[in-house]
Formats: sequence, structure tokens, C-alpha cells
Amino acid sequence: MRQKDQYGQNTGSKLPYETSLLIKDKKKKLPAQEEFIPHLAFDSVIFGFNGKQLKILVLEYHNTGLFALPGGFVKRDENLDDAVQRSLKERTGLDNIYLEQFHTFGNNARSNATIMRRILAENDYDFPDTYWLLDRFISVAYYALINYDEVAPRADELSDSINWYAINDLPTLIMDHSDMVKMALETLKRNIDKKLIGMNLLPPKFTMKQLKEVYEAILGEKLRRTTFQRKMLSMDILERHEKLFQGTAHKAPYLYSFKKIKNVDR
Amino acid sequence: MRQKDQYGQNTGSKLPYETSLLIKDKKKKLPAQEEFIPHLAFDSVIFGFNGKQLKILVLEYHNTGLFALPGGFVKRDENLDDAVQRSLKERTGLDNIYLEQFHTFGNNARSNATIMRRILAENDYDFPDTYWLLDRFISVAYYALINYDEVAPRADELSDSINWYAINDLPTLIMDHSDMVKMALETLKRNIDKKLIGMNLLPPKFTMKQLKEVYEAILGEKLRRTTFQRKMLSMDILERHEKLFQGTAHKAPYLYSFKKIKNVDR
DNA sequence: GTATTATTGTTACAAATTGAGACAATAATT
DNA sequence: AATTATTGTCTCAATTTGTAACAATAATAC
Repeated sequence: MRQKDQYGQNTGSKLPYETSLLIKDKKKKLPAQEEFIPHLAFDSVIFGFNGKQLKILVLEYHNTGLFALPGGFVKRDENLDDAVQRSLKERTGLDNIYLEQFHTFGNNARSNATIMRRILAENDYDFPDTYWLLDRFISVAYYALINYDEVAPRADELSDSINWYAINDLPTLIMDHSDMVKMALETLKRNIDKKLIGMNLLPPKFTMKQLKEVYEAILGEKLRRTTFQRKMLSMDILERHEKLFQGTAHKAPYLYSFKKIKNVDR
Repeated sequence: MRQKDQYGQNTGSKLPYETSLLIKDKKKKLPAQEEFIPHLAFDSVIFGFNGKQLKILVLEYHNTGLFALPGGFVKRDENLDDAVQRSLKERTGLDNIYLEQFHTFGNNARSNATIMRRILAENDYDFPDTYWLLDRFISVAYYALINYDEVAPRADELSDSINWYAINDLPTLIMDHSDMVKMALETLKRNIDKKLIGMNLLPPKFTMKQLKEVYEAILGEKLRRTTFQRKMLSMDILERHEKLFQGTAHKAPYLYSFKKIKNVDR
């Protein structure tokens, strides 16, 4: 209903909502095409780390058994990056999420009106054959890194649920969304040292072991403890804090945080 | 029948060219909006290497003193990558150009109707205020690598000329095209070892010195001769051929080519 | 012919980085 | 006080990279 209000508001686009009159909505308003740039979508691979596994958020559409990445559309006067941030805020409640665009998927065959029709139909929407969501879409794909523990994901109107799935135990995703996940992960691996990935997947203070586990989950391989520690410390990006007493029968590890650095892209 | 939105744009693909009748063209037909996906463009940073410098192709629009990257639009039923290849063939005459998508530019402010109006006007086109090229565009940016010597670039209809410009001596480019060049070059640097860049910027057979000069032009720094040679040979990607006798008063260098490799992205 | 010149290809050794293990330190628990 | 399971650091080996030396030419100059 929050969404309904939103779709009812003027967005700054100077266009009257003529076409929306064509859509007889039974329950809720469908996205009106005048508000958005046609043929253009975005999808987000939202990564989180639960301490053991790398996971992503996946939507399940109502009554269909269809799984998909969360995505959305760009308003007529809205920056592309802002549109993605807006949608992420709707799904996660978080502001200022770490976001990286990694590819734009533009094959003609990627769009599938049949799937979209089924999703809309199962949601009891009534829509014309010319409804814009049935058209071909080019999708700009982003990956996001968020702190797993701080988030209570919220599904969108069309979806039953939004849930965390381990990266190596995903359901089959619609259209080319599996390719998106694959490419997102490859990009993440390539960027792991440049972009200080851990900064966004971990709480502010963390142990060296936790940081190593994030790296291992992303790279999909075990790392040598001593070499990893030496490398991280030599990079001069970590600040050491007090020890963490966990009540375990061994030496307590130090807590670290990432140094506040100015003017460096993370 | 497909529906139209407020811009008069058709959102489907198989439409007659109704709207083009609105455009009274004095000389040539302007691109008709029904043929292309609205609001979506692409731009290409086309790299070549002349033996000394890294260069890119830049268009100059007729009578305006405005310089821009070559670009184009995606047909309603055309794959994004194919559209870029098609446009590159038009500019360079080459098929199967090495192409890499690197970023999609989607800021609202990047579009500039004033500039586009001026370009169209200086070309003696007559067009309505609602002409689709004056709308906001999201642009997917690619870089291409081509063999400098094999190409005779051809300007498009709106442009006076298309010419090679050294990467560090470019004219001021319109809109965000300078950002595109900058990001293309950064991506090229990052990819230089992974993607065997030289394969596409050099003739089939080349000396180690030429290969080193390509690397130096891309990275913008001098490399150590012996280290470079050792690294390249150890990568096991080069095939050694006959010596090249240049008529110079010193030892003749070997010619090399890249090994034919299957199933590896270059 | 022979000496000269400007590279080129390779080797040798030093310096730096990384791999692999050893070992002492230390929070609980027994 | 002994035991246990890490953690932080150090040591030495293995590998990679930086740097320079050097022999091998393909022309040209004499």
C-alpha cells in the first residue's frame, strides 16, 4: 500500500496519465508506463554473508513457482543509479548501499512476454495485450553488498517472498537471471582486492578469521591463514581494536575495522 | 494495435513508419523513431595503435565544431551487441570487431537536447519539438580494438569527418563522452593481461618490441624490456616465426603471432 | 674483409614476494 | 596447574620479479 501511494503520486514527469486509464486493475495499480522509461529495466544481485556462506536475495512470484532477482524500472527524470538505490531501499530498508554496475543485458531473446503475462495473471491483474511490461526490455545489472544481519528483506507487490539463498544452492531463475548471478560473482572475485569488499559485507568490527571467511566464500577456495593475515596487515587498511573474548578456550582474537580512507573507491 | 505513449512513441516493434511523415526532411531521412528502441543509445570508444600512440576515432559534427564518439541506436528486434557491431561496420568497414561493453551511462543530466537540436539544425534538418532524439537517452558504452592500418573510417550522415586522435590529445567531446573515454581506458588497463589486447591492435605477425609498445601506450608507462619479454614468453601464448630483416644495422628480431586458442576469452 | 653500431635474445644474480610450517602466547575448561 | 584450541608472529624455503651483463647478429663504414 505504501507502493500504491507512491504510484499514485506525480513523479515530476510532465505527462498526463492517459494510458493508465486503459488498465483496469482489480486489486492494485500496475506500474504505469508514463512514469517510467520504456524498455529499460535493472536487476540487482544483492550479496550478504551470514558468517558461513555467501548468499543473495531472490524473489518468488506469487503462485507461479518462478524465482527472480529483485529489479525495477527507471523513472523518466531519475538517474539510473538512483533508481537502483531506490529499489534497494524498498527491498532492504537500507540507505546508501554499496552498489556496482557490472553489465547490461541487451539480447532481444532475453525478454519473455509469456513469463511476464503469467506473473501478472497469477497476481489477478487485468492488463491489455499491449501492456508495456510485456515489451522487450534491456536490463542494467548491478551487484550490491549489504550487512546480512541488519536487513529484514521485504517482498514487492508481485512476489510472495524474498529470501536469502546460498550462492551455490540457488533455485532456477527466470530468463537470464542465472547469467546475471554468474557474472556478478565473477566481477566480485575480480574486484575483491581493489574494492575492499569485506567493508560492506561485515559488521564494523570483525576478526581476521571472519574477514578470511568472507574472502573464501567469494573466491570459493580455502586460503592460508598466515599468508592471508600477513597480506591484509601489509595493505595498511585495517585498524586494530580491543580483543574479542568469546568465552572459548583459546587465545582471544583482535577485532579490526577498515580505516576511514578518503578519496579511494571502495 | 500497439499503444503509444505521450511522446508519440510506439512501444512495440512491428509498426509502419507513421511518425516519420511528421518529419519534413530537406536532404535526408532522419532516423525514424519507430525503428529503434527509444531512450536507448550506445557509444563506442574505438582504439587503434599506429605503432607509436594509442588513438581513438572521433566524429566531428557538420558546421558545429562539436566532437563526439561514434554511436547509434538499437533496432526494435536487434540484439544490443549486434547493433554495436552493425554501427562499427558502418564506420570502419570491418566485420567481427573485438568489442567489450564496459559501462552504461544513465544519469538524467547526461542528455542534452540543446546540443542535439544544434547538430540537427546545422545539418539543415527540420524536426518537430517532440522529435525522439531530443529525449533523454541512456547509453551503453563499448570499447573496440581494431587494426589501425586496415581501416578507412567513414563518417556518418550528421558528421563532417571521422578521424584518429591520440588518446592524450583529444578535442573536447560533447556531453559525457570524455568520461566514457576515460573509463574505457581504465578498463583496458585492467584487462590488458586477461584479454590479450595486443591480438586485436597489432597485425597478425609482430615483433616483441611492437607488442611492448602497445602495452606501454595503453598503460602509459615504460616497461623493462627483458622482464616484458620473459613474461610474455612464459605466458605460452605466442608462436615464434621467422626473423624480420628490416635493413637496420643490428640483429634482426623474431616475428611472433598469438597462438590460436580455443575456448578462452580474449 | 674487418671494425663499428644498435639492437635482440638469453642468462645470471639480487631483491622482493609468497608458501609452508614452527612456535610461543593465551582464554577458557578440566 | 595441566589441557585445549586457536591466534599472532617469525623463520626459512620456494617462487617470482628487478636489474644488469653479455653474447649474437644484421646492416653500414672503412
